[in-house]
Amino acid sequence: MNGPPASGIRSRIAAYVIDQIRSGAWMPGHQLPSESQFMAMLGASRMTVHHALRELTAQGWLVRRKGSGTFVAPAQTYASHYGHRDISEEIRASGAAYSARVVAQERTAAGEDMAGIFGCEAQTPLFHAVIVHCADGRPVELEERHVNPQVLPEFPNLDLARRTLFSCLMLSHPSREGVETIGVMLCDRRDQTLLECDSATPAMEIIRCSWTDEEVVTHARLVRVGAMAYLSGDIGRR
Amino acid sequence: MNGPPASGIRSRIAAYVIDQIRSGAWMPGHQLPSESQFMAMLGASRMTVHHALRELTAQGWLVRRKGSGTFVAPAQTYASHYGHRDISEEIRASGAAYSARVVAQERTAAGEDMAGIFGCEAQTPLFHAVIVHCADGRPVELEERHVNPQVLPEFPNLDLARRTLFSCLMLSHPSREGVETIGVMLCDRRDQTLLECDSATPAMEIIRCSWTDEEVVTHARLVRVGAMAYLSGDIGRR
DNA sequence: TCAAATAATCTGTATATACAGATTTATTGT
DNA sequence: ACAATAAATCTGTATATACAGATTATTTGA
Repeated sequence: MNGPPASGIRSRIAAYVIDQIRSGAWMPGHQLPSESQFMAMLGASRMTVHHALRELTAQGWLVRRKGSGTFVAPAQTYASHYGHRDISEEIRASGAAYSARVVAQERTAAGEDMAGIFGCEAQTPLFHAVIVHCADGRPVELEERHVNPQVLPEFPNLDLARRTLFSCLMLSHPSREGVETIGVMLCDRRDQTLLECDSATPAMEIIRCSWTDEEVVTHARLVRVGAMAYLSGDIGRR
Repeated sequence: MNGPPASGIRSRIAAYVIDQIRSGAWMPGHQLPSESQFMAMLGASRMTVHHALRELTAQGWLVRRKGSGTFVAPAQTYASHYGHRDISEEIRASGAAYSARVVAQERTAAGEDMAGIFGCEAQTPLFHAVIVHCADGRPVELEERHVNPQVLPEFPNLDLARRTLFSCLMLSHPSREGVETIGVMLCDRRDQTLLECDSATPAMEIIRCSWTDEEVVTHARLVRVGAMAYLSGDIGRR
């Protein structure tokens, strides 16, 4: 991950531990030698061992319990990581020309669903946008997004055909957490019209909600068809 | 992420730095105060500051350059994380009864496609399995998997109706990397038969290839329909 | 025998010192 | 003015000490 020059006691300890875990010799839950034992084994000071193990913990390899010991992190296993890229960049990267059609860009009142999601009362003002993203003029993604007005007050003045909401939100609120759900669906009449497809076209539906400090920033429903209806990522631990 | 009790200098430094980044006051590339400056600011020792910053670096918030300084990590790309769970557990967690139908469990010869994937020559022996996973008796996932014989020699003797290949491979090769692609599709005749669905059923196709130390362990094609045709994960940095 | 008190074990945190290695800045000499 | 040299700055690593907090094992007492 980083790139230890294989020199240095810390690196040696880390390499050793990771090796044991990778090889399967130390399974999840396995208790590692204590800091004192490592100290004796390697002739290093306890603090050196401590820092090495602490770093491995921060990286997700180990779990440490005060008073108890150090253990191989529980089977967590493997996870897929899908990086978020701006749809316009994604389309351009595929070699196609990007364009967008702004179907709606307005101030609305929160319905019951959005009130529940944003944690506000119904009828609270929200920004709402519906945008069709196209590759070489063909619709590939329908974006229906609600935005917390407090986090992006300039929303009404944005030129969403030139700059995606994704990038605007990335700039204004770079660090946030959220949840995402991916599903498959067949488009209803409205989606068919906007995406210029028929009822037999399988679509990928991505629902994404993100927040910072307990305040919901945005909720998006993305419907992808055709060349964009796939995601590619990598697998690894954590 | 962890859960600092807000006490302790390390936690205070971490909270402060993360706060600055989250608020946007410190944008990516911004240079932080030096360890000495932090030391003076907070009245803490350099090592304490050092360890705090080092931990934040391990967690991906900062980048440190020897001789130069500490900087906010560049372009924090956001990513979705989808944990891999055993399909049998997933089905049971949904409240349904799990069952599996083993359609094929055999030794085959690598075709050109699998030879390319496994990095071997065509006609090399490979293990091959086709399994239909059911929830309350209804097929929800079709698993077509190729396995490197060297990593799971006991393959022919496994009772795949009782234990999934996923869990077997997890046990024998717990740590590995790989790539994954998610797409949407309509089932062909064979898939329709096995999954007991029609041509209008939208399906989620997951293709997953994983390896350890340059040696490909397994290649899987998973087709999910119905209640299992969705994934749920979380969004965050890294 | 069983429960309570005690001791041992183990990690968490903070501090201090020393030196190494890389980078940047300032100085010096031509 | 310019280039080489030197100094200052900053992080990286390793070590040592001291004490706190949590858990586990042992001993003690009724």
